[in-house]
Amino acid sequence: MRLSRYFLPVLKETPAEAQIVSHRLMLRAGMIRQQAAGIYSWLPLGWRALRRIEQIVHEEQQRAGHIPMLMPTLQPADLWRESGRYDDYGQEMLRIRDRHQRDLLYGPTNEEMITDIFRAHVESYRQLPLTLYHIQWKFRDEVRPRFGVMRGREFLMKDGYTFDVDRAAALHAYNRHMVSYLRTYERMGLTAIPMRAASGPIGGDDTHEFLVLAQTGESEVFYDDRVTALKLGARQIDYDDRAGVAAVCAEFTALYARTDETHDPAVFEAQVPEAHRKVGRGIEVGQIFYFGTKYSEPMGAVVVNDRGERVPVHMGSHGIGVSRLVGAIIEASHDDRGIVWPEGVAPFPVGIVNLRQGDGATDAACAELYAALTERGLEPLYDDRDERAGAKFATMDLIGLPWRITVGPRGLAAGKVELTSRRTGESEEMGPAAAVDRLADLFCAAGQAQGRDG
RNA sequence: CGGGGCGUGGCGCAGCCUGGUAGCGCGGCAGUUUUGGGUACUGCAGGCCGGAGGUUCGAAUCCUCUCGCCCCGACCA
Repeated sequence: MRLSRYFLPVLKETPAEAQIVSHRLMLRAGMIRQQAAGIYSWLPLGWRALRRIEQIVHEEQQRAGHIPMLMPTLQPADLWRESGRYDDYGQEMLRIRDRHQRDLLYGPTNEEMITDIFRAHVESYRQLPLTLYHIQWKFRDEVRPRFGVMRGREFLMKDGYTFDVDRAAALHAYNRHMVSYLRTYERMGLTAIPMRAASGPIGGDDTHEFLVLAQTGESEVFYDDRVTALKLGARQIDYDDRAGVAAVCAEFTALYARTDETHDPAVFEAQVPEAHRKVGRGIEVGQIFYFGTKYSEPMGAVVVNDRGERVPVHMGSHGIGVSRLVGAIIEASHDDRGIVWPEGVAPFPVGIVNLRQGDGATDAACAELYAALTERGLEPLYDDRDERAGAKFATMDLIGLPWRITVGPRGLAAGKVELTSRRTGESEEMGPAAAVDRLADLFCAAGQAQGRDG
């Protein structure tokens, strides 16, 4: 993409309403625009980042055998009257009435609807296990939206629903989600720690939240700092292997890690050596629940088991805050000049800075680089504006693309361009072709290490 | 929902107390200049001061109502 033809309304000054760094940077980098309290437009750059995240979520869910679909944002109230939540949910639910005076609501979550779909089409345990998920906009009429997309009223969430014949199978589905989530967050460059959580209004017996450590997190967290060293890395996971998946979960949940909701100081002190005890703050970026027959019983979602008995199906629901992740990643990865995108989620993998726009040789070198990178599947953002070098560098730093290729007459005279890492700030001079090769290797290697293959 | 604050060109703000028909910086446009980290200068365009009502000869400034937004707290992906 040529920047001169793109829509990237960057701001030099920080809008007054933005209090936390991710919100400020998203506004300054022209990623979002607020339309009402907790409601945002996603401008082109923000939309690209959001889509990168969404794509990783899709890939990892499908790798785990979960099936994508799409349910509507608007739901009939009657479904929620069946489960009893139409009254329980309270003011957070946005209620709407259509022209025929029918009660609708903008879905805050989809347990009722997915249960309705399930009961209409599934009769036998032989059709299980089943995990359906979608990535859809939700609306929760928060009393006090804040922190930009981290705590919006309208937000994009991946929510998945598991259906199993019994508790043991359902717990495997739960574990499978935990592992797939760990992979998902790792690919985004995040360290998200699963923490045992309190169940809240969705209700459930087993539940973990995934917390990204950040100063600005809304939850206070207590943990053994050795959990942050745990990585899935490139290891292969067989999602059908119950014992294997359970072992991974055990590994990642063995060390003490809890939010203030479930924190027990006595256990904390007994289990964690003092040198490893950490208290910090975290951003919740996902949650998994096993809730048994809470919805299947009142809504009549039953299957016939292998003994011919009609039994309510065991369910779980599992969410990832997709739009929130954009903010969480920025909270976890930025510096005083701007965003520092991890390779996996960068809206563009690399930026090209032309230091002498209008200079024939420099323009030509940039055009060649652009074509070569595009050829390798690495779409660059080419800053071809008629701006000074300083302005171009400042823009690149602000929007945080992980790599920058700087092209100017001085280097070109020696046949060199400059490849710079946004994260480390280190630059290396090399020929244009070598720079393209280097980037292709970097992104290929990153993809493999994070399990992007397959 | 309780407490606090703010709405003035695209953004950040001043003016309001002590009413007299709007100002600064950034940004935008045109040009000159500059050219490896937000260059300097000149000129131009752009707001009727969130909205409604009231007081007054006169309201961005005072009063009333209303809408919106932000912050702290209690609650949530």
